[in-house]
Amino acid sequence: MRRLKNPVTYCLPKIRFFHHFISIPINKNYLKMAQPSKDPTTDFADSSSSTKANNDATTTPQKNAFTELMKPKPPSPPKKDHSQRSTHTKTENAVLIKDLYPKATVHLLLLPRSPTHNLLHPHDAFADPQFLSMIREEASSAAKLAAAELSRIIGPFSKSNKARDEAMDLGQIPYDKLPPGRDYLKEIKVGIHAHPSMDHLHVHIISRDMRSEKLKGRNHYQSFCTPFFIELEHYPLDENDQRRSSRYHNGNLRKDFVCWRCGKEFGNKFSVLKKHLEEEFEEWKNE
Amino acid sequence: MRRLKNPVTYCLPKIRFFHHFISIPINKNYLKMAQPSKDPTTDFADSSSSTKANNDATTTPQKNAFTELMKPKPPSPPKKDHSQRSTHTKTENAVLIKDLYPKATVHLLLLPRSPTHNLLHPHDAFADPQFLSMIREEASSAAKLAAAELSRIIGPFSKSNKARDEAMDLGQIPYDKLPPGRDYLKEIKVGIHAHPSMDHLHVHIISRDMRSEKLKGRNHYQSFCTPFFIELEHYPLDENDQRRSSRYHNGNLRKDFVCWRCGKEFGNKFSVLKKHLEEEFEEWKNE
DNA sequence: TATTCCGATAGTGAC
DNA sequence: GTCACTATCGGAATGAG
Ligand SMILES: [Zn+2]
Ligand SMILES: [Zn+2]
Repeated sequence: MRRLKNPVTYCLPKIRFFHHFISIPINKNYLKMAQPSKDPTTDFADSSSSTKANNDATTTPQKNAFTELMKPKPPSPPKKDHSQRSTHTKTENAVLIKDLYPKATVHLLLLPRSPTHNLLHPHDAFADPQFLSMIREEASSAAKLAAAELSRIIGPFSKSNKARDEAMDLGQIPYDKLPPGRDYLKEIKVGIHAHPSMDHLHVHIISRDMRSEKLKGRNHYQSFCTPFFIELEHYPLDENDQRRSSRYHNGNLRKDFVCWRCGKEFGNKFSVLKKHLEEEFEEWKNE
Repeated sequence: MRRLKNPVTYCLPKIRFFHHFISIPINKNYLKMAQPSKDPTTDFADSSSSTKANNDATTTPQKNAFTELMKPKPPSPPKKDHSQRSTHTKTENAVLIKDLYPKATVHLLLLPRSPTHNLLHPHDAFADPQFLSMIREEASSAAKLAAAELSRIIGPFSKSNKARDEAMDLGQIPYDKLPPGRDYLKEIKVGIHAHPSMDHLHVHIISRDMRSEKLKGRNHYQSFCTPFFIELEHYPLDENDQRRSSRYHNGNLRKDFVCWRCGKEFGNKFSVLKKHLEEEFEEWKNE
């Protein structure tokens, strides 16, 4: 059973999502689990507001909503209303947040709470069938949220949706004979990075487009668009799966760029790829 | 007998020292050699003034002093008076100019005229004993000029010189018993680069210090401070000399940086090396 | 493969 | 290894209670 590099730096006594400024109590929290959890916060906020809070002039001691965010919750309210303010949800088993540096139009992170799995490499964490099953359910819900968010953003451009709307406006056509609207769930990928940089287990829920200001480097793209990205559905990995090999994944990151949509190659020309992704987005959103 | 890469690009009908803006007629010139050379210019100018000329607003056809610079001269005035305006000299066999991008306090280039050797790789050109002998003489004169120039610049800081001057001021001490002044010729290196970037044969005459604004990249330093720099005295190379190997020289350029004066290593930290060279210069000039 | 900053490295075009 | 421009690549530091 592997452990991630530098666990001390990253994991004790807390795990930090750098630049997300979310603290996720693990060990202390683990001790508290037997005790009644006190003052469970019900606030919603996205991860970036932590940064804003830090910039506030108020120096009075104030609760950091994110320090509390990951506390195990009593099973009472299994889901949270995710209003217009935030797509985040908290369940008994996991927290869902927006990636503060989204690498595509929609990019969420699913963070399991389980302190016995949080610090494991995904291969090992997902080797536990019960845990895997639980995460799959959470991820499935998360993917639906992501699809809804994607639909909200690019739905108005969709030719499929437009055809359906027009047919619907005509009336006369039975509901199950209408042309189907676009299925945005198909545009959502769910999986993990073979070599996560952050020790805390995190599942990416991300739209395919890879169009984002925050997409700044080679690995940003390659880590989502090569086998370096391992879909949650592929777990548990076979003992002999080559995706267990570090060498293999270093190779993936170093491959030439290939457009996820049309297959065009871009060598190592990241900025050319990025321009191309912008063009692809313009077509993709219209599908 | 090797030829340099891209001879067409660089050599025909002229050789250009890029950014020196010196055109060195070779082929046409070769044809003209039998004819009386017309209008031999007697101007002095350093190579940078060509740039200035190009920036002039005058668009009237004007002579480029450097287009004419390399024409073979009748053996009449074998040496030129090198006044304060310029250290350049022109002889029957070669032209001496300041490097427009000096990589050390003093940095001259010796450019042979011989059109039968100009385009050869140094290894091959210097395999001709007569040519080598001629270049050695020219280079020897050039090195003395460089030493004089170096003395002019850093001589005032020299402790050796100061000791000599003070002894001299005392009188009483016989001339041959005075402490010796600093020998600046020892601080001048004469040689070529194993893989010259410019096809036209050029011999570097350069002070050891490598202190210069224009020293901007790894290879600027390594090409003078590793065996990539081949001293003219080492020619002709033995058939089996490893310095004939391209692989060997690529290795030289990729080596870690080593201070030429104290031997300290700098890995690939060019900017750290550069700071250090500045400090070394302060001590070196005082020797 | 968290980001950001800085600097080293690599490819190109120059006329 | 000519220069200069651009962009890619590479290591190191990164909150503070
Ligand atoms: Zn494409
Ligand atoms: Zn030193």
